[in-house]
Amino acid sequence: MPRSQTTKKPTRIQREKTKAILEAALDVFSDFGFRGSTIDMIAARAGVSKPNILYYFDTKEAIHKTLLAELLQTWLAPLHQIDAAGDPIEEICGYVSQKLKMARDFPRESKLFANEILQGAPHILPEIQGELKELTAVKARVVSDWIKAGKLADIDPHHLFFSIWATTQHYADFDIQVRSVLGDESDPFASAGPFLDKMYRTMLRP
Amino acid sequence: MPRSQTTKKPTRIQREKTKAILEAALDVFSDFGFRGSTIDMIAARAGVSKPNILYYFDTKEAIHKTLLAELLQTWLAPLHQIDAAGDPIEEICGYVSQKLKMARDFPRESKLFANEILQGAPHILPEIQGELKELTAVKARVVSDWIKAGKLADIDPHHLFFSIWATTQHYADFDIQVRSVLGDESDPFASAGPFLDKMYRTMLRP
DNA sequence: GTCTATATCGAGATAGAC
DNA sequence: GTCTATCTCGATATAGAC
Repeated sequence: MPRSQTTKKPTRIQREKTKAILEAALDVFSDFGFRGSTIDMIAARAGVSKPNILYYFDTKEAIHKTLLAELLQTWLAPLHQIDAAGDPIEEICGYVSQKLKMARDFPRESKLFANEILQGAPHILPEIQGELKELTAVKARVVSDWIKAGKLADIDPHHLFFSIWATTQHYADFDIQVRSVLGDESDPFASAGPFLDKMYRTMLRP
Repeated sequence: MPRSQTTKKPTRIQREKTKAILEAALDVFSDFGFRGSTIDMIAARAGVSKPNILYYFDTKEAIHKTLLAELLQTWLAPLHQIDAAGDPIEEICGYVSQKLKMARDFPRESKLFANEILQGAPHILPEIQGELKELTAVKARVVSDWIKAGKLADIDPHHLFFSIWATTQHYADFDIQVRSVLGDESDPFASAGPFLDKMYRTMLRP
């Protein structure tokens, strides 16, 4: 009996149900936001009853918090990979490419994050002001050193990262608008890749 | 008695109250999204009673729709101004500058729009697929002609617009993240202006 | 562990006095 | 026109049977 997730090793069934609930919750929360989602929707999509969900997670908020906690690590991973010893332009364009791939492969995570930040990050502000801020500062320093060494054009490192986050996540978060404007013919991500690569290569060249 | 806004000329009081309600609703909806907002919150902020709000607007959704309808025109205005007869790079950089200024001066409108699109544009999809799509197509054609004339670098016009929307609106929609990462010292918009101007000038140069 | 049934509460909307 | 009081419903969470 988990209830408040006591110190017991979970059985296979428990792990699978927990997984199914989180998977369904990601679907629902990313589509409707936290307040717009109901436990009923999550239950229906997960194929379990509503009280059963509240057996595994004490509250609706607990489900949301669990998702957000996993999310941030996934989100920061590509940024970690930027290597001060690598070729500056390749490192940054590689980062752009990674972020675009994540927007394509994990649009629900992107929207969950966007919803959270849009509302003022009520559940994740400490992590934004801690982990995200510090990792960004470290990598901004790397970019700054590349610029000083004459390997990159002289641009503001923080705003460079903002622009990368904005342009890549846009294709997941605003996908209904992107698809509406392009028409449903083509895959937005396929054409966005070369566009962004060219854009950043051009602006970063010293 | 408006109720369903019959064909009567509104008095001064009615116009002012309507205005106050819409102003308060913009505050609340942009912060909490449609589902996350309550009529009570709007009433409290507008300084009127809940039933009084429902005297001026039949439903909560009616308030939201009214705000969105006004919003789209404001939002499209800068795009209209792009002039095929002007200097290509100045026209586009002027557009970027306009959009950034709007993000700074109308952050609530930006967030309201972001919330709506993020949830799949439930109330504004026809306008996205109509007005926005068509105006974008027209202006993409202008950019395309500039490229053919050798006045701009060869980039995808639609993705150019996406990147402009993403990078400028980011400073309003994700402002809690931007401020967290930068620290509260400086004004993000002040440093974003020169960054974006430089970025687009560089990438657009033929 | 999982279900049915239900308590409880918040919020949209309405009725009717003033 | 604007208020107080209230109806109604949907949603979170719980109780208790199986």
